[in-house]
Amino acid sequence: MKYEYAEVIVDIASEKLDRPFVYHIPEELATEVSAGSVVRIPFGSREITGYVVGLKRERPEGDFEIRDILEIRTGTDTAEEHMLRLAVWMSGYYGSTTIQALKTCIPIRKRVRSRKKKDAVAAVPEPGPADTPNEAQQAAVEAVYKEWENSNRTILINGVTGSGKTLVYTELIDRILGEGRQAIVLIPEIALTRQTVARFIRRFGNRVSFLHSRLSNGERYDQMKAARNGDISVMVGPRSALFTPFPKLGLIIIDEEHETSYHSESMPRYQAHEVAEFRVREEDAHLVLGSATPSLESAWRARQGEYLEIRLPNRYGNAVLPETRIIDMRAELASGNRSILSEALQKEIADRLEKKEQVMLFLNRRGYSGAVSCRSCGEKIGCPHCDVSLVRHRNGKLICHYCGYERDDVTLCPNCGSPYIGGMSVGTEMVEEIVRNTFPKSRVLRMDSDTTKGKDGHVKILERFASGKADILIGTQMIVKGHDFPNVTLVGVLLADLSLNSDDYRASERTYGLITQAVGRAGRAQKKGLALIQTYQPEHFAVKAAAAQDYEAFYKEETEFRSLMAYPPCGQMCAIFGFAEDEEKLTEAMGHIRSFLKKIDPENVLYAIGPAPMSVGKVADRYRQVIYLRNRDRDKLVKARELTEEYVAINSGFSEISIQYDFHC
DNA sequence: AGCACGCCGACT
DNA sequence: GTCGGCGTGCTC
Repeated sequence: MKYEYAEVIVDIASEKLDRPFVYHIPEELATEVSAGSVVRIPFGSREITGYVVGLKRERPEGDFEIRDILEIRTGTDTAEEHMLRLAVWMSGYYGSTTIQALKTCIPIRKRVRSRKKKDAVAAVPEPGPADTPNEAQQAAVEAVYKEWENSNRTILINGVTGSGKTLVYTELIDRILGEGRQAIVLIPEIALTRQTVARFIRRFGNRVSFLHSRLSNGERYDQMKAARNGDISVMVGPRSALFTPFPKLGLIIIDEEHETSYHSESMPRYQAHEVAEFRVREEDAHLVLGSATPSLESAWRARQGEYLEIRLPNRYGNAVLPETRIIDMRAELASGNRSILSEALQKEIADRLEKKEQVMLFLNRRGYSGAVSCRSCGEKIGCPHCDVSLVRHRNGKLICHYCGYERDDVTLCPNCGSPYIGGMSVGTEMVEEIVRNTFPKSRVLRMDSDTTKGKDGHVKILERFASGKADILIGTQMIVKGHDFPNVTLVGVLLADLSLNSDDYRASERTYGLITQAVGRAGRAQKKGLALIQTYQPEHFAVKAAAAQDYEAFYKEETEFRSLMAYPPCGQMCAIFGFAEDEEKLTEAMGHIRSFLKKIDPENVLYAIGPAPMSVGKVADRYRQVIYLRNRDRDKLVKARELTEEYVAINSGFSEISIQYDFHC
């Protein structure tokens, strides 16, 4: 029996209509209609456009009339069709509903307000030659062209910080534009500074457009429309820029490809990598990844021959890599220094202040001090809504970093009344205080998510520092991500091993990446830089390799570990998350899923682990549990997910539980 | 969203 | 009698 009915999403921007409507497929269209077709349908008293998202053999339940699809619209707008096919693929691949995927891929205008088109800000300069590439950059560009002529593998540009990857990108984009095609450049949101914008505008004039999270839905929609109409040819932006509906996409570039922001945390939980790979395959375009610290997954694929790896080993303009030193904080403690600033770091900071050079201090924990607990009775002050300790801030508040809950600070233990209650760990706010006390004449800036809340918050801080209005910049990981400060000659990594203390299999990789990026901030221009890496685990291989700037050493040891444990990329992993307000119901539901998995996989070839609470077991009053599945074959995991989805859909008892699936590969 | 339907007041 | 105001509800 053939498909007689089609599920159609109507092209009307309204939450109320955000569900499939069923239409009958007339005999003469039976062979043409498929998921992804754009069709004309009668809707109420008018005729509108709809998107076919599913096919059905039988008439669905329900007391409503079913009308015929009028006609199929083909080839009218290839961009739209591509995005629709992408949505259908994503919903299957990531296990989301089609509507969720469609909303991600196709910008649906939320409200139509007739607004005057804002005049372009100031005059857009005419495009002109930017800098010219040096020899290494030119060689990289040639290597890419050669690959494009022969085969079309994904290209990984592994370029140390400061090697000038951006110039390679703009050269490649130039060529693509010359062929009448368009390009998408993904960057982490934090990297969209005025410098970056200026650089792209200088090169591409008004053919380039930028997306960022502060755009309204309407503005976003307008930009997407401009891309579809051919008014712009280059889109620069975060993850969501992937869905720019260019009519003839030629190139996708993912800069800083190791960044975690390229992974979506909401449904569909997609990976920018994979979506980009699908788009370039479907639309016959190219994919280029760039990073100074490639993700282990990408480096591994390059070494398997799946990707072409191109290296840019030298810093632009002959700037030298910084000298690095590991400081053992245990020895520091033993010799009587209890400060978070080692003797050596204090000495070097004083020296830089003397020379009027700049300093960056990196600590990956915000707030004043964390884990507030009573030293008399052991009482911990935790968040009532989340399974974490509150963090003390200098404004007299205790704040939850997961849900934002705030309460007044305590001076006496609420349990035993003891005054000996305080935070154990140091955060950026305390570092700021210590630095101000130690170097009273220095001008200090702090950059973390607390000081960058306002509009353009981080841009303002970065520009103040860049223009020399401060001597020392203290911050969380956001300060180490790709900003150029030629006058910074000293970087202090205060607690390099902080990111090792998590139960995630990627903890070492994250630590290696953060230290490497921090080190790369020192000495961008002609002045030689110094990086001091303070740690309690100086013998850890990730710390040692990062200090030695030896990616190969890190890669070798880390892949051995992943291979042994069948962790990605050597194996594939699927996390099954369960979220619910009722802890008992969640435990019961996850237990049922585990039993079901035992039934469909009696030999446990999927190495199921769990259910167990996630590392933070409750956030904003929702309990969180997880089951991990591992296998070298993704198809086995996908099969298990499909069966589990079906099981969850059929059985009652999951109604108040949200189940999500997350693949790592 | 957008269109019909409906229930009220004003008008050739 | 009937034209038109927009509040309400529905669209496979």
